[in-house]
Amino acid sequence: MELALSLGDTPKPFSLLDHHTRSTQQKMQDLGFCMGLGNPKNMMREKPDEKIITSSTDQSPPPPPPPSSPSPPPLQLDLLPFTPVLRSPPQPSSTHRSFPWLSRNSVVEPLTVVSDQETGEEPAAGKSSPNNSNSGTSSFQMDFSSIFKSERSSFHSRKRDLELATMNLELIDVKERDQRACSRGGGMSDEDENGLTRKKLRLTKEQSAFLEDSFKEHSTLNPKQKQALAKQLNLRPRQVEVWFQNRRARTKLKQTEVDCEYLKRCCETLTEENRRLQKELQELRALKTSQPFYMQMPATTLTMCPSCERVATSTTAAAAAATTPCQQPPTHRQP
DNA sequence: AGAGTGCACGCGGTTACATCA
DNA sequence: ATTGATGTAACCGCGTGCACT
Repeated sequence: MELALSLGDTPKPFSLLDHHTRSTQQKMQDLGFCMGLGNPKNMMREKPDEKIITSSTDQSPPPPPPPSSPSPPPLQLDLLPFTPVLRSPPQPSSTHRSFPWLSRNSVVEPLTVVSDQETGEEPAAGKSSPNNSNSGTSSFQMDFSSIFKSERSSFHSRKRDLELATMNLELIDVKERDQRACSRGGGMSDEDENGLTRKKLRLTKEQSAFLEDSFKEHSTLNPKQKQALAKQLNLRPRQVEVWFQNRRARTKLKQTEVDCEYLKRCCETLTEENRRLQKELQELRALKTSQPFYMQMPATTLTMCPSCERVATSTTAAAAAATTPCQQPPTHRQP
């Protein structure tokens, strides 16, 4: 993005990335500007409440600022829930990082529903009869309770305790929804005999929360992680994979939206700045025409008259000079 | 060592469905 | 009860990296 900004007869393109335009850069800083969009790959942070947090709260080391630019880091979304608060210690570079819920010796009761992965069959996406739905959800509740109650660190524990407190209430709702979904349309989400019908399985809140937790730890999964997660949640690995793909896409989309909004504001401010400078330029040119003597001086020296204390701002310089020119121009001159 | 091939994976875009106001 | 908007699970096609030949 560039905004042409010219002063005098030598139009000089203005670039946000031009660190040599010191005066303009300083103005930008004064205006609170900070340009620079991080690598999308480094912006994979975000979350459900979609709250925007500056990178100062980010756990990842902020990108080193340009040597000549003390500008604050670019605005970034941190949409991960509670990410800045708690994060497991840096994982070894091993390809098999442990899950947070597994690394603490969490004993998760096996799900009551037999996994289809073991048989290589498609799991009952919409196949969940009311009974299945109920039993599955119930087992989830128990599993998460055992995990959250004893294994989570303080912040997560508090969060999960709250979630658990509401789980019982939501559980009823989930059950009802599942029952409705199963009873509606004779199994719309059911897999037909050929498996051609697109299944649309709504993940339970527990499953989503679990996946979110996992996503906080790592936005991508290796095959073993995927398998383990799928087994834990009683989902197909493909479902876990798709969820992570969609989750990454949502993260990126949110970040893009924030970036666009930020750039929009930057553009608006720069446009206003450009307008102001154009006006100042016109005034200076008018001044040069009417008072050629003063224009012998560099424009930057016209900021203030030390004797009369007339501030030569964009709006007053020309007017002041035009109406009541200072009587001691030579003394204003700087080397 | 370099080219060709197959596979796994991630991403962008899209579709289809579920939910809600 | 209906409908449009919204969210999202699932799919498709493509590009890329890697291992293997």
